[in-house]
Amino acid sequence: MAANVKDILRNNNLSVTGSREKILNLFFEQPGALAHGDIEKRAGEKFDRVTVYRTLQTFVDKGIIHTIPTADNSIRYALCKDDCKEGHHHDHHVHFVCTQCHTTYCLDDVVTPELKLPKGYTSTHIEVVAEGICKNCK
Amino acid sequence: MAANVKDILRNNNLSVTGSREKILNLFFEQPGALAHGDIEKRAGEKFDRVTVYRTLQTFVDKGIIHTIPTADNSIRYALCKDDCKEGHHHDHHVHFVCTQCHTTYCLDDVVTPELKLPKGYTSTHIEVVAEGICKNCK
DNA sequence: TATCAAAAAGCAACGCTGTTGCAAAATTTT
DNA sequence: AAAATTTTGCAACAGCGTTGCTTTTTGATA
Repeated sequence: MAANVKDILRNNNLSVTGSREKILNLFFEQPGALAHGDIEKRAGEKFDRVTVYRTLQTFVDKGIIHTIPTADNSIRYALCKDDCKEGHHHDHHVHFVCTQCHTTYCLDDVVTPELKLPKGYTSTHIEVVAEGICKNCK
Repeated sequence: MAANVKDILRNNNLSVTGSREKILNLFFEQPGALAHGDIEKRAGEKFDRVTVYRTLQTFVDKGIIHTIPTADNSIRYALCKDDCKEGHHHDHHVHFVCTQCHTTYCLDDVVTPELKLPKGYTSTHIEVVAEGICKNCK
């Protein structure tokens, strides 16, 4: 159990509750991103679905985790880096989905590339998801 | 009504049916991508939801349309370019979602950029979705 | 063109995901 | 330790997508 989970919650003005601690810990316990379903399964048991949904939403709102869109249309969540503030996400890194083990990684060191868009188009955010084989499956 | 819709169907060994013609036509009638819901609404008369789902799936299988993952987790569909063959999609272009009119565009001329992935990662496909203001909304 | 086999459409039902309202329980505040 | 606030759990619901089955339509054959 990461010793600072409680602190993270307090620093974000969140009450420290069993479900929040447990769910937040899941993110620290493993490298990849988690889908809602993973969390329900891994949480050991006994959290209401609604609680999980609300907890994740709270974490996203507070900038503790961010969402990752995937091709199979299931939202995944991963920890944010320190520069995410409340209501202000800065996730300019690439995401990677392994087609073999289905793990989703945040490639924090791979920066979203620049794009030359056609005339008239202005982009505020670019999402890049790479699909392939990860380092554990090659 | 695009005159060649029937031909497209025949060329893909698909029976020519009312729903297939109508749905395929919707893609030719407008520039953006379509979500399942859009199709149900726009199809004018009512097609069974299941028929729409199956028709879209068939078109994807045949390489007539391709799917676009979006941040709001609703699958969108758009026409494929000519080099998509059955079971073999080649959509190496960038997608653009307008945050104002919510239209999704295929930017066929903007090619997916190269990425330097960390050691051990190999990517087979890279999906890029840009979000911002489109040429009609600026 | 009439017939027939194969394909597609329509219908009913189901599971899964995510949401909302409300009451009970836990947490924080005093 | 009690009150006030937050969070949880429960029940119910809506929407999306799927599956199995029956009826209708299509395309091939005679």
